[in-house]
Amino acid sequence: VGLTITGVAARTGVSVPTLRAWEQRFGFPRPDRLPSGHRRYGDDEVARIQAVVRERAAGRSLEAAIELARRPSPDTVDPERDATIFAALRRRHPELPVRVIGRAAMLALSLAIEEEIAALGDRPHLVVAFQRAELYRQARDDRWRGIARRAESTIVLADFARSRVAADGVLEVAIPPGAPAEREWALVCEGRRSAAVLAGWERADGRFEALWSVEPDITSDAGVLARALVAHWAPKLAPSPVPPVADVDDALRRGMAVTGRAIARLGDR
Amino acid sequence: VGLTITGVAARTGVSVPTLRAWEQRFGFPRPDRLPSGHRRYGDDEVARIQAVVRERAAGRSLEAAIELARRPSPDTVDPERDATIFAALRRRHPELPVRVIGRAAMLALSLAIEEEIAALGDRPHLVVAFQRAELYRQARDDRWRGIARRAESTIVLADFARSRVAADGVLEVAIPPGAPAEREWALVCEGRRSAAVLAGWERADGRFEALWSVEPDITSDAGVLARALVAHWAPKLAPSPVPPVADVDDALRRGMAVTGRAIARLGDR
DNA sequence: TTGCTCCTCACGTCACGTGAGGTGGC
DNA sequence: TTGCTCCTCACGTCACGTGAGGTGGC
Repeated sequence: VGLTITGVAARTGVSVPTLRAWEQRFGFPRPDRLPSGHRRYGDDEVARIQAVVRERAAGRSLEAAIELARRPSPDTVDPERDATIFAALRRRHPELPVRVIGRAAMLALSLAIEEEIAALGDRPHLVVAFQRAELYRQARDDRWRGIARRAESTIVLADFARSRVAADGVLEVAIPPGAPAEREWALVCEGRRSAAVLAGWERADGRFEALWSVEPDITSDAGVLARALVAHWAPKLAPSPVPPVADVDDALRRGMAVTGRAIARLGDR
Repeated sequence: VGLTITGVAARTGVSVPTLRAWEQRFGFPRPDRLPSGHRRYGDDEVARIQAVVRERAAGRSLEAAIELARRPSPDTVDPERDATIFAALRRRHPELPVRVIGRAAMLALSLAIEEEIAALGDRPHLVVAFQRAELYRQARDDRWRGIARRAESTIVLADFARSRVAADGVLEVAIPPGAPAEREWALVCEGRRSAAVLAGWERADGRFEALWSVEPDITSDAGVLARALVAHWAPKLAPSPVPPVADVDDALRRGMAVTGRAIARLGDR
């Protein structure tokens, strides 16, 4: 099951020795192997190779084209398989540790990210998954208004009755009833000076399987994945793509700041 | 007036010999020259060089980066200077011939482009400048509805009372009173299988200075310029960027088809 | 059995920045 | 006058595709 290297070459126009050279030099593509060592390519691998060919034709270097093909694009996201930001991020970045934490810790991390935004005076693009619309309304009237006003754009996912652009400019997106995203708590923040993502999936026991990161690449992936979900659920409101996060390289410092705030808040109870 | 090559090198991080090599090999940048031959660079040239540096950092080849920098981007458009699609296109593509034609010829060309869309069964992105809202309403109830229903997206510029997303999905953009665009008649059509632009500026005598093209590059430039104007006038409705026109290389055939239809229509009176 | 696959080593071309070397204008 | 500018020719490095050459599994 899977295409041979000759089949892939025929389908993509990339020669057999070139495919092998790419794999040796860049680790891409990475097909399955038969016990004998023969390569077998999956369909998504072929799609990514075609994406590389397209980017090369647009003057991209091979290295850059492969780097782009590795990360999700709106066309690549499958809303069935990647039905939540958490699931999609987990699949694409298996290296990220997943931790099981309580609601208090989720809230502490969310607030810590919000404080980081405020502290840096950034105007980020925000995507927030709130589970229930009621929770969003509470947060909005409470702490949230300040953050959203500062944001360049804001998308909120919850069990709204219907999707719409609210009067304050917030894109309110209705999660389809029964969708896995009903159980997701997530916050994606893409700014110039800051980047952070927190995504948690509520288990039956009320705790969350969660992952978080302040790395620009991962945050940006989360943003693409989230907007692809929005485009799937509310095609008429299709959000514009967000410019790549710029000038963010002090991930370690920001990461420690965010987790530090969260720890302080939790230890304060 | 203008920066010396050393000044540009300091501002962009591109070395002096490299700047000269780019100019020799690609004709970019193309600074003014003193009578002695010394180069003097303008501000927009510096901006374009910085755009090239950015694209190179994103893995683009020098040739591709320069090609991108040559064409307008939403950030590059100055809505004061490029206050109409006609003016902007004329400035960026001085090689395009400008012809003075009457209202009947404008209409014939517009209809010819619309027929070409219909004939190819394309689902294009449309931008149409109608001068007066009344004219749009007439056209809409007449021939226009079919075209707009087929379009992937439609933006209409006219002297509407205010900008809005109409119930049928058309983005109605109000031209500010007194703006030069009030006198523009334009049609930009970006599809997969077809591309065409017609832009005319009404003179005091009621005739139009007009230019048109079926080349994908020029059409795409016109689309970017038009959407930049829309984003300037109606920032809250900021239209999404349109994917590049794909697979359109039979410009000669389509060009002859369009002008042929127009000629036939005019000769039929 | 035939054609495909595996591997490594290495070459060839092209893109692109830079340096030399001598000159005249700010 | 000093430092900047002009020009051409050419080199050096790196990216990237491909070919050779010998082997074992579909």
